[in-house]
Amino acid sequence: MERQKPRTLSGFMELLPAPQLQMERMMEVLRETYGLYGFTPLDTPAIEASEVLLAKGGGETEKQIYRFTKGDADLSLRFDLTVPLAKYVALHYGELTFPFRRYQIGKVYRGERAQRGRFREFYQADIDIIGDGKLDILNEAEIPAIIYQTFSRLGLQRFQIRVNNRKILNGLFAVLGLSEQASDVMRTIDKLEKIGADKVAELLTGEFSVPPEAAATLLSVLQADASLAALAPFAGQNALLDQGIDELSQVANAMTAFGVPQSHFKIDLTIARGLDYYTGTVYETLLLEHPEIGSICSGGRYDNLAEYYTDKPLPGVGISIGLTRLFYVLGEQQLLNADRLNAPADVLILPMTADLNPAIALATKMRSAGLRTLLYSEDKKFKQKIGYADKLGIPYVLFLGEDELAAGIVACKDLRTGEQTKQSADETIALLLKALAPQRDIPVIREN
RNA sequence: GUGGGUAUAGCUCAGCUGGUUAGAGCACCGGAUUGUGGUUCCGGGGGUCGAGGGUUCGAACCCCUUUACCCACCCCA
Repeated sequence: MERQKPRTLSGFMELLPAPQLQMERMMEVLRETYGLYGFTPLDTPAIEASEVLLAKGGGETEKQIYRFTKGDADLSLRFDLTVPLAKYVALHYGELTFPFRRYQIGKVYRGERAQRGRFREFYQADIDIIGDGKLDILNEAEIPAIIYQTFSRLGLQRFQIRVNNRKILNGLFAVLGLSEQASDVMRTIDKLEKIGADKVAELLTGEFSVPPEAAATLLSVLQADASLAALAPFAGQNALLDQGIDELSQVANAMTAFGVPQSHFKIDLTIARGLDYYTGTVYETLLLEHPEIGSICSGGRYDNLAEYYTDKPLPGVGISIGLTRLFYVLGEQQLLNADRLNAPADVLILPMTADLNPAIALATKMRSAGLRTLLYSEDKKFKQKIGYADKLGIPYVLFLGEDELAAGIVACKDLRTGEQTKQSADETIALLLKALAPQRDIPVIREN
């Protein structure tokens, strides 16, 4: 028989059991937190008709999309969750209640070169709020609060949400006579933190024929410490700019009421975001200890979610967490908690008698009590039986042999301390529940 | 898509100017220790050296082709 070498495609993450459990816990925290803000879950197909996903046409997405045919059907794998959302909202417009708040955690696919922390299949965790015709600015202030809650609940502390408004940038571009190159300039200033002001100035004046004075003015305003104050001299020159300044001020004020501490957000005029559908507030979230990894959560306000599917104006605001990348980076930085929840069970029962029935009854009893229980039924040597618990990180082992059965007790060993107790099944269950309770509150992420 | 690099055991890697049966650590299996693991000691299994072709008396090593992977850029989560 010809055997194939087992392999996993580059850019596709495949985890071992313990890290997979951590990943699932992260997702649970996200679902819980999003639920607190009234978002409902949504799931859409991973595959869509190509004409739906490529309705917008052209650009990078078309080059990166996984596209194939099956019979006569021209199909594509979704490359984000926003386009499927647009389709969904347009399709079910009449049945949805607006503002529509949904969260979606799902895999997306991008056929680009994989790199460390850069995947071809990865999870995005998105939340969006879609309005019917209008959507109040307050929603744009609530989003950072959700970001703050989410990361806090995961156990992260040292992060910062950076906020800007595209109207300010576009307004400034207009004042400086750069409206024609707006998209290129936008993408270039977004690289400020990565490549520095000198390189950006070089690119602007070189590649995109921005006059040197305009580039200098732009950079000095964007990089000023007191952002809103630096914009003051431009007030009244451009309606869009004025509106942007007003919106950004409102958002910043309301964010505090929504519970985002000053320490965790910052107005930063250099946040631009590459995607061109953002029209107002934009967000980026950085790990303060690891700014080099870039944004772990980004998004913003857009005016027309579903313009390619319907003529209904559907403004919205949303963000996306790159879960796979976040998980990868946290693991690499050793910020993930290795606690007993990464074990598949709390207790392993080792029957020492030929008759397994008492052990089965005990397992059933423990599961009813809420203990994650494994029953070792394989006929192996003792060393291998207890080694099973050891390798899986299961903290407690229960021995059930002739002696214990005769005495009506169970022997319970704590593998971490080596201590062993001998008492009734009920007493043992109570003991374990008490011992394990505090660990349920340990967050996924452990900083420091 | 553009440019650069790497490919040897399950994993991380060593392997001298080409020279006999290709090594280490970790992991795995067994024993010391058949109702007490994780530590220690002893032993063991495991590799068509990414694939195909060429040069040579002889190739993991040199040459060609090819595939995969990694890094940077583009773009992005």
